Amino acid sequence: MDNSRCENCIVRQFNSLRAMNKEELKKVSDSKIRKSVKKGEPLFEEGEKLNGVYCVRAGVSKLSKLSPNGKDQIVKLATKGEVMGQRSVIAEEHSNLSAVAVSDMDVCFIPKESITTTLQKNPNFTLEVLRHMAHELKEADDVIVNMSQKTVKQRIAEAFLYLKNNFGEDNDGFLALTLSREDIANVVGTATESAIRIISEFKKKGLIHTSGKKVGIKDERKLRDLAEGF
Amino acid sequence: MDNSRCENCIVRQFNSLRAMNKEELKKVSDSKIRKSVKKGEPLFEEGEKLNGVYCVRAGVSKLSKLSPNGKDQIVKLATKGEVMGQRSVIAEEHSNLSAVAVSDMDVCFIPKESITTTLQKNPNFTLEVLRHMAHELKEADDVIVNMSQKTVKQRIAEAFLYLKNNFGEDNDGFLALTLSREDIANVVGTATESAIRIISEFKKKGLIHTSGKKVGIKDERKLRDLAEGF
DNA sequence: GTAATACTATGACAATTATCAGCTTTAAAG
DNA sequence: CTTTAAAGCTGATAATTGTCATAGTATTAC
Repeated sequence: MDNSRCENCIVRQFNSLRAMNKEELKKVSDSKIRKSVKKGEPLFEEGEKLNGVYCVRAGVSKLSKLSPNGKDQIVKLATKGEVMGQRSVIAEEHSNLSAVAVSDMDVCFIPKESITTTLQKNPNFTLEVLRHMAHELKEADDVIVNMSQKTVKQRIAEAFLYLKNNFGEDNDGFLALTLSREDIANVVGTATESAIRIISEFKKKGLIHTSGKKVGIKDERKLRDLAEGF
Repeated sequence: MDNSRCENCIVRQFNSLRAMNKEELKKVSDSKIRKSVKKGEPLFEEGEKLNGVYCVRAGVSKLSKLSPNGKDQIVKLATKGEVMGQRSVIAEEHSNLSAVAVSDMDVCFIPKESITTTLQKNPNFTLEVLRHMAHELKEADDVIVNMSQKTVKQRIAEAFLYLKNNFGEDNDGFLALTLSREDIANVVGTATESAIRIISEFKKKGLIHTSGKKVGIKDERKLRDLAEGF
């Protein structure tokens, strides 16, 4: 199976590229550049002008924004099938987020021309992208509500559930995506020490188990109740 | 001037409807329903299935979402020229937000068919809506960062600056849009009492002046410094 | 005009969260 | 292998924010 051709790439099933026609996909495939990105390496930086988008084939990237107080807020985690940088390319603005790999990644860089010309010529594609962005906007609204109305404890509980639902567990029952305590803190918007303290507390209460950086969910029900405020 | 026809409506200049062609606009205009909404009245509720969008001709609406703890988080304020409910109609989902007028409003209800058929037939329109949504998504990201990284004091300072920039001031130097203290608290995601206390503090420090519910900005520079964290 | 009701305001206190310091463990570099 | 740096952890303390109680002040409805 030749999965270096977009036409055959399974990842495409998950994103808006599936609405492209054969010809358009061929163009994308011919112009794309495959890249490996090691854990910790940046894909692009906040304020950078993006000349294309990144289609994630494997691995996970954090999308974050530096706040005036010097802390990094993680706004989103992008994984297999997701396209990063779409927003900036569409709005013709510089990126408002930085992307850094949180695990080894395999991505395809797609020059923006392939995207913008298809946007102008293929209404199905445009509509598909639009639907996707509408969905992302809803998710962003939910994050706003969570961030402003829930306690740090609730947000951390929720973050673990999110990680389980979106990235699954490994064979030993640990969350498949391992984030540093600092990254967890940056996801929920708190100080690293506070995050660590709450993680210890969860462990004591038997909600989770840990091994090094790895975290596993032990009592999903209780964790969920906690996240919802009971 | 006949401004009961969308073709002649100035408001259209500000939103994606400007990308519609004559014929499409005619259809919209023929099917739209003009409504007056009194301050405090709802336009639609969270979870409701929307059969169309609302184009704001005058007045302001808050778009909010109930959090599990029973508090209402205001996610956005929509004003003249903005189209509400677009997201839900496009994603074919129930509304994730409630809309309530915070001042007397004059709106046009546009049945979703006019929107969805145009989305399928006019790529320019779709692209225009897409660009707009991309911009909204960026703004949502900024809100997430502010909510999670800034203190309540900073967020309130920022809210006043936002209100000045987006809705202006009246002849007496007060913010043109007057929100209740509770609404202000719900915008920044804090308890009403905390908001009141901080507003009193700002007044004492000479950053703002108040008269009843009305608030005026006295020292914009200091307010801005505070919001940025100095 | 007055009673009822909602909104604004403030104090006292409790809970949550951040900050700073120091220490231990783990991972990386030479 | 060992030295160095980074990440994880914990305690003490301060700052921020929420909650409850209470009272004054507007607004609204009758």
